[in-house]
Amino acid sequence: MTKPNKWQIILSAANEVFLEHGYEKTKMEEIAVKAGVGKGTIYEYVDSKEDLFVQMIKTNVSYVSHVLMETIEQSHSIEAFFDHLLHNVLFILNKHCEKLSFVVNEDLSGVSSQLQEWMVANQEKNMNRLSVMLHEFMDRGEIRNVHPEVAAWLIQDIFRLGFYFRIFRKQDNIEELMHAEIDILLKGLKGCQALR
Amino acid sequence: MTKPNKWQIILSAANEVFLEHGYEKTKMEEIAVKAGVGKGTIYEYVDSKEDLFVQMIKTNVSYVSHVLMETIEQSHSIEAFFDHLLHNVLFILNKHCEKLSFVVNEDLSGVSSQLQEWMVANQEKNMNRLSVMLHEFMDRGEIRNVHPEVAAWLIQDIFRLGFYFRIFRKQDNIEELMHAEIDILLKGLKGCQALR
Amino acid sequence: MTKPNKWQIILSAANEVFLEHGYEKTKMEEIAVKAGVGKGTIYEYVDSKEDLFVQMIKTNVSYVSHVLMETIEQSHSIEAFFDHLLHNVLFILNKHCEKLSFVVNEDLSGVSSQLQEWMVANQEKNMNRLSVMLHEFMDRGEIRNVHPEVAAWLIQDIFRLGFYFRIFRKQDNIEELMHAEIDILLKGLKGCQALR
Amino acid sequence: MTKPNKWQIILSAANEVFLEHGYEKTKMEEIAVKAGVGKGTIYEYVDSKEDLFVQMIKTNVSYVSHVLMETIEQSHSIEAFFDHLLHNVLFILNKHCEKLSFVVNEDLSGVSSQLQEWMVANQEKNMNRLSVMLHEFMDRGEIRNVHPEVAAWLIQDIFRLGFYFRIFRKQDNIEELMHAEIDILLKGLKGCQALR
DNA sequence: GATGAATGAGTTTTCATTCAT
DNA sequence: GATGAATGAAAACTCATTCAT
Repeated sequence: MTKPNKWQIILSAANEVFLEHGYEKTKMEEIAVKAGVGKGTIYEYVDSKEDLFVQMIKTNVSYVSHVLMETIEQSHSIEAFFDHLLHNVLFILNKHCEKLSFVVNEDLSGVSSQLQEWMVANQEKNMNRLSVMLHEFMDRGEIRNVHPEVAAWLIQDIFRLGFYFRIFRKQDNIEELMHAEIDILLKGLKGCQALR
Repeated sequence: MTKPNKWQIILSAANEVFLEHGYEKTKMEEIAVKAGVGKGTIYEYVDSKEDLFVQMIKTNVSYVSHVLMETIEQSHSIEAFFDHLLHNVLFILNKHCEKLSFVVNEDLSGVSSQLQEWMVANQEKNMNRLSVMLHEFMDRGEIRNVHPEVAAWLIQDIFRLGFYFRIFRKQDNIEELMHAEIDILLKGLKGCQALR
Repeated sequence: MTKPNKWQIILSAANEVFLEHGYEKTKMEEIAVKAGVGKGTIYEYVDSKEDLFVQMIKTNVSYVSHVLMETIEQSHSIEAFFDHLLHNVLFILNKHCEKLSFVVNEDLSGVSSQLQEWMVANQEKNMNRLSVMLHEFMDRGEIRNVHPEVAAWLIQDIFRLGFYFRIFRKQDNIEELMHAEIDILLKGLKGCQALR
Repeated sequence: MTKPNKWQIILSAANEVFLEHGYEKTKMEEIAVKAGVGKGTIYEYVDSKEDLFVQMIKTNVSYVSHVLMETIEQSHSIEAFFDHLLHNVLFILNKHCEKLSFVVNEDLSGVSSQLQEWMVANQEKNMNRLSVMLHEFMDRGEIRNVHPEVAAWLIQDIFRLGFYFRIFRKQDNIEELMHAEIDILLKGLKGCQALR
């Protein structure tokens, strides 16, 4: 407890610096300085720069996946799901947007193909869980029969939209945009049941 | 006809190599070897590695934008538009998938912020053109009132979906997936007009 | 005492190698080898090859200027001055001739115009100090009225003569030559007061 | 006669460009452009960049030596010699100062040790010729007994002084400075004969 | 003879990683 | 355990020289 967890400090410093400069342009020196430790110390916790990067990405991506999973558990109707998702994505965008932009935008194939594979697998897991949820809704007649994977993909597009317009287009009305996307998707998923 | 256009050969080699390793891991040497020219020769055509990369990306991205624009011009109903888009995206995926994956996946901010800006501007242009088209359809009552930018974003997601499932998930039934996405989007855009 | 001052070792190696090959032909590699350190180590102490060269030159030139200044301080007659100068220049030629030949021979404009300017400024400072001394002697009637700057220039020619005949003509009777030059200069400065 | 001697044009272009940038920083390309010929053409006349440089230097240095020799031939007293020398050096400084600064300032050891040797040999030749002249004057009692080589060296310092103050100190009163130097040297060489 | 597109050897500099303290 | 001085492999880029036209 006296030491405020050196590994957390290093991880956090890495996050900031990798985000600012990208993988290749980031120097271990800068991370060490930002973390307030010696260069050598980092190597007590990781094997290499790549290892550090991978650990950082996995931590972040897992957090987002975790939020998605929680959102699913809480939601017993498609409308409730979109409500919670909207709320949670906005929360992430406001609290951690910068830190998590890797989740959506970085092509990691150049850094580590293993990481790339992990990302795809993680994405697949998310999509599977979403598919299960969608199947339930389809079974219950809440939504019409749609391709569950594609629907899951489109649901995840809500994250993409949010990050893109926040980071690259610097727009503030993200909530409005996400509402509009949910509107289209909801209609697309429910079809004319929406009228009933 | 005597010269088989050395610049085209270099550009093409650059495309292959950059795609395989990403910007930073790519060595000019390797591009030169693949193009069958000396290292120095590349510098007759570009100023730097970055310049080469930028030129390559712009060429590719412009091509995809061009296809999108053509698709819009040909299409006088939303259904026709999705038909043509499906056809054209499938064509690109079959002919140039590998070469064009940058269009969707690479985060270029680490390479050149100027390029990144160009990409965002290009994307905005595409979205504006799509928005105009969607406005027309809304005016004509072909689709219901939706947020045009968000709808445009979702239409472009068809490219993203195609590239993602082809490249990272190695799936072959891309056409089916795209059909399923178009199904959802079409319903989402038309609402219960779909019944009429 | 434990550390035999790595910077001194590098500076000394740089001196030898730059002298042997000139600025452009000198490779950092060779300096590193001669200093018995890794190439990277040099860059812990300087920013660039040019920086290393500039530091080396300034160190050497400053040393020679320092000797000149000391010589002036010690000397209360023109004859004493020439005596001391002769003695000190011979000392430098014997101990550091090779290391200091830059002082006289190198045209540095191609390397760094800033350095060139520093050299000219340094030279000017030396000449000003010499001029002050000569003025004193003129006031006291020790020497006749001469153009102080030109006289100062000629006094510095004693260094040039020494280095030239030692380095390029490999002559050993430097002392004799310097005596002869002083003889001419002294007569030139005193005119017929020499007879008195 | 139709072709205005391509070699002269190349040599002249080389002179300008080498002077502006120094040997290493000069590119053959730039010389070719300035001469208005193709790069390949230069290699019809010289074997290499070094060869071109050597030829240029020798041409220039020979010209200065030639002027010195002529001055000696014209002069039958030490005073006349200094008069003519003053006149001729001023002429060179006004017409060709820039072109000839190599003669005095460049350390050529880094470029070609052969050239360096040629320069030293040329310098020696000049000094020998000057020594012969000085011997004559000594024999005739025009000047007192001085070390002829050293005196010759000091006479050549008139060139050095001129180039230095013109090029590095940008001074305009070169003539005055040279007069002052000649004044000192003449007194130094004649001793109290000056009174006679 | 003249050209200039093509070449690739050669050099500076960076920075992840190590290891003596 | 923590450090940071030392390392050297690696890569972009330059430019003298060549040679097919």
